[in-house]
Amino acid sequence: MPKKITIYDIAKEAGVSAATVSRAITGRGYVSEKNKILILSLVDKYNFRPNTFARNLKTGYTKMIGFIVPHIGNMYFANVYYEFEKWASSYGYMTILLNSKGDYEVESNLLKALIEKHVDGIVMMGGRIDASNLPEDYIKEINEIRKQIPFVACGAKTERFNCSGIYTDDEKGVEELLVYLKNRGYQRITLIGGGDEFIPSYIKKQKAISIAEKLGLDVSVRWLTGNEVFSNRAGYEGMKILLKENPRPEVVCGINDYVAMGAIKAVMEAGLNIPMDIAITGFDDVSIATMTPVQITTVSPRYEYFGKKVFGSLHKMIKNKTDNHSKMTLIKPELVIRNSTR
Amino acid sequence: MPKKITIYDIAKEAGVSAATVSRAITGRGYVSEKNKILILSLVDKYNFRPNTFARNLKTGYTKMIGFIVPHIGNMYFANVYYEFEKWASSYGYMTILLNSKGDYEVESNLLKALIEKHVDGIVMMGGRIDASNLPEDYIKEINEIRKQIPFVACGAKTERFNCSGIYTDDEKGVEELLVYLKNRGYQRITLIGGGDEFIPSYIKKQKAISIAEKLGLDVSVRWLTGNEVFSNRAGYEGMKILLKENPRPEVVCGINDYVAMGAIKAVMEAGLNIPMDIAITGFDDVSIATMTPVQITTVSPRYEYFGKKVFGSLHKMIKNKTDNHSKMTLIKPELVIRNSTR
DNA sequence: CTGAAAGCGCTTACAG
DNA sequence: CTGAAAGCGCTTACAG
Repeated sequence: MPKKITIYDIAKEAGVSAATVSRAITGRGYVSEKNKILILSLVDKYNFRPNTFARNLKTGYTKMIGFIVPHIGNMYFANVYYEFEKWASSYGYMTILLNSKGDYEVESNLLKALIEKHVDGIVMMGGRIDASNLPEDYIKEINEIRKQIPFVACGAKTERFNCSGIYTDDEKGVEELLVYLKNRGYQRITLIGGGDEFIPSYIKKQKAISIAEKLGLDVSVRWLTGNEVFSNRAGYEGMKILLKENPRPEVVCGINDYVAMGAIKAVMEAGLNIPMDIAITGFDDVSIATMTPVQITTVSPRYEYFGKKVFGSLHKMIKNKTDNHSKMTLIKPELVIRNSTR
Repeated sequence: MPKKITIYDIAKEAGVSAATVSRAITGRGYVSEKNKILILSLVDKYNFRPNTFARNLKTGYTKMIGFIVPHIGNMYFANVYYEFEKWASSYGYMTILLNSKGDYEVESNLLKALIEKHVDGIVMMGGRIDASNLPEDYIKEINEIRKQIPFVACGAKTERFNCSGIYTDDEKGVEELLVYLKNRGYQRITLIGGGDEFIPSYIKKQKAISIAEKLGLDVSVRWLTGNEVFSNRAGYEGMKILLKENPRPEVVCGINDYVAMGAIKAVMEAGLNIPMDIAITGFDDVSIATMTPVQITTVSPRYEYFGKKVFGSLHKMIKNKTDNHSKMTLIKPELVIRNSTR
């Protein structure tokens, strides 16, 4: 690899000082038209790009953001990331995407590494953000970090972190869904997937129960066990059990679209028709929801808006050099009606 | 936000020089046990993390890698990225994930921005890497960049870039698939999705035709038109047309699993049975391939191995400060048989 | 409009 | 084992 060219090489060839080259490139400060043209042509000739890190050492910004998700293979996270990155890029930020597998220890290590890289801000999803019973230490870690660096937690509404948060309004989502189901004449509804260990699941469950009472619906909740409670497989196995019950639920609401899709698989294998024999719904509006013969009625987090909000919130903190202490933004989700319900 | 703590703050409080602190932290060079303990305890107390950029300014490395994909919402890219990032992280690299939308101009801008950030290496997938008719300028850009910085292109086999490349051996994949189909007694096979503008599609098509001749199969290819030829919708629409033909193909091979899933949707809506009335196959072994009632027989790129190879290849170049001029690694894919074929 | 100089926060020979 | 000093590649008051 050839030696990397620096501002001094350009300065030398142009017969000016490094300061002048810097001014010409950044566009800040005065440079004679003649020199500017000369310098810029040299920049072009050598395809010179100033070293951002040297620059950042001066300015104090790295123009980098860290983004932690459990697994980018999960479409929910991929969708949020895509929308976020669009905005970040358009503002000149580059985003480091890290997979934590939802493991608290891994999260801690990634967090430390990001701080070392002096990223301008951090976004964190899943893992400890969504965990109901989180050891105090992991909460404290976040609360320490958010004092040092702009930090946005996103996913589930929670009060124990006093950092800025962007959350989907799961209560509104559940409410809209149940009201819709009631209007369609459904009575017996079962929620499957998830678990109380996960705040979003817990919130949905609580809300579903309270709404059910208000609307006079018969709602039950069947959390799944094991460590893959949000998976397709979990939905499949869970549904197989439900199908044996009598009376069967009229609607099965998967905690997300993967679970819903698993449920659909079980129903179809049993030779039943969706939505005629049984209706299925999901959450998250992930692309697979529309890819199969039966398309899933689901609750969309509105990725575009969500991603924009996440970036906007982080960016404001970066610019103002302040933290949005405990500022919580709830985003109203949107019910998307498709043909897995009648 | 509080002032960021530096090595000097630690040095001052410990009553030693910055050099000693640096030695204690990096573990390079001698430091008395007593000082080491003192310094490390201070590091702990203030949760001090040395600024990687200042460090990198000296060492010349940033320990960062740029990774460009068209869209991380596409599971194929998400899977490769996940496996890659796992290795990168374990070697202390952080990866910047950028979405190019497959747009050549966007790719150029991202490439420039990555060079500015002085990443240690770049991986690029999709977009121009896969394009059959690529304007000379875009080829040249890559060939210039790879001289300056370790660069790995991955996806489709191609010779026009003289950079290092990791590619799926699509020819082998197609061959295995067709041999399997023949052994199962299938005769009339149609490939749908993709287009000649995309090298992987083109390779698959050519190979399919030549193998067909050898095996005595009746293979036809129906590329789709429009700009979403790899989508679920494309597979759906394409299949609807095929279903009207007489005789119908016995097997329809989607160019990827999304297309295959779209085809499945069309077949089921027509009231036909898979695999009894018609068989469907895909490529890529994306998670949706197993999520639906009919699970797709597909060709897996072996993500784990693939991602490992991509990182390994890039890492070698970074370490040796050389470029693997035109080094091409083909990875043999793996046929995964499921129930969309009988 | 321009250049010399200081400084961003580290690391690393070098001398002791 | 330790510290003073130089240097990584920029930017930015400052003086002219």
